[in-house]
Amino acid sequence: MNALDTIDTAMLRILQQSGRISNAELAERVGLSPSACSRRLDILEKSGVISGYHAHLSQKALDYTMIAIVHISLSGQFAKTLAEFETAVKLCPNVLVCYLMSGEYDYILRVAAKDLADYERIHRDWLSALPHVVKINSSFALREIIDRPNVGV
Amino acid sequence: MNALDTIDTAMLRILQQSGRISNAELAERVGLSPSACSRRLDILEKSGVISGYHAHLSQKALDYTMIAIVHISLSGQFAKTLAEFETAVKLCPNVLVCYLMSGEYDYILRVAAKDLADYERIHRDWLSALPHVVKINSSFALREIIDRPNVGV
DNA sequence: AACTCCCGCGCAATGTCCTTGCGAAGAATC
DNA sequence: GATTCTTCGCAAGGACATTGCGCGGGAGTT
Repeated sequence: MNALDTIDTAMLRILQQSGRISNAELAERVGLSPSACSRRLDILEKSGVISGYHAHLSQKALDYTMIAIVHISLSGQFAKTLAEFETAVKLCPNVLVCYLMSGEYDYILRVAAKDLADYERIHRDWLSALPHVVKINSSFALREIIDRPNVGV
Repeated sequence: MNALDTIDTAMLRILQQSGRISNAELAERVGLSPSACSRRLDILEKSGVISGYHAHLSQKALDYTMIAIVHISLSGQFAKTLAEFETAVKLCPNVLVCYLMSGEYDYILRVAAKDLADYERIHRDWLSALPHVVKINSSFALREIIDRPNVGV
């Protein structure tokens, strides 16, 4: 994959904000003909720079309105321990985000649930079953203040 | 806004996964004619159920590759205190996510930065300037394990 | 400098898609 | 049972996406 030039990054910036814009308008906004723009977009998608497009729904339209932030500590920091944990956590469909962290806990997870009963099920069937876990700390989001897809206004 | 029926939710589910699908294919997958589907989609967008579409970029294509998780405590829990903090935090473009939380800290933030120097600037100019803050605790993501837009496979 | 190669562009054409008007069928209301 | 409201499918016209093609500028070579 070649490096991204000015026009590519301009396209990416626009598509981050407006993922369903027409190719014609995208072309106009980056100063390219529709055909050239279409070809570049094709490359960006096929090379994996753009991994997908997603509709962003209002909170009330979602089935999963409960967000839990889960801090997890493992029993060790060996590469094998981390790898086994990560392989397992990827299988849980309710885990939206998982980072390996610096600081007190090893991992931080953002987990989506329908309600408290649903979270109890997820905690029991998935989180507690993760390997090498020695401490789980769940906090719940009481209210969403900001949820932006990317840096911007 | 009327309640969402089975077809609406089917459309939303598909668009969450494939935000740039053509209206024709969307119509086919929910068993509707293209015209009817286009009209329903129009309603979903204008009523705010769908708040936008966004391209999801690969990590290496992003300018902002550094993710900080910031825990913040305020000096009190009065409604006015919370409201003033929230108004201020919304102005910081680098804050991607902000939740009011249960538990030890009042707020949790997900902050995007280009590098450590950029984060230092954000911390100094934005986070430290937020009103009523008495404690800030930053952790950094060492590695991204999962980043899904919504619940699913 | 002249040549060639190669990459990316715009133009044009074709086929697909999106949208709007229209009439009909079904559900709800009176 | 008549009226009204909603939502559908169909059809048409216009917009859009995509592909082949030829051009032109830059890089590397002779």
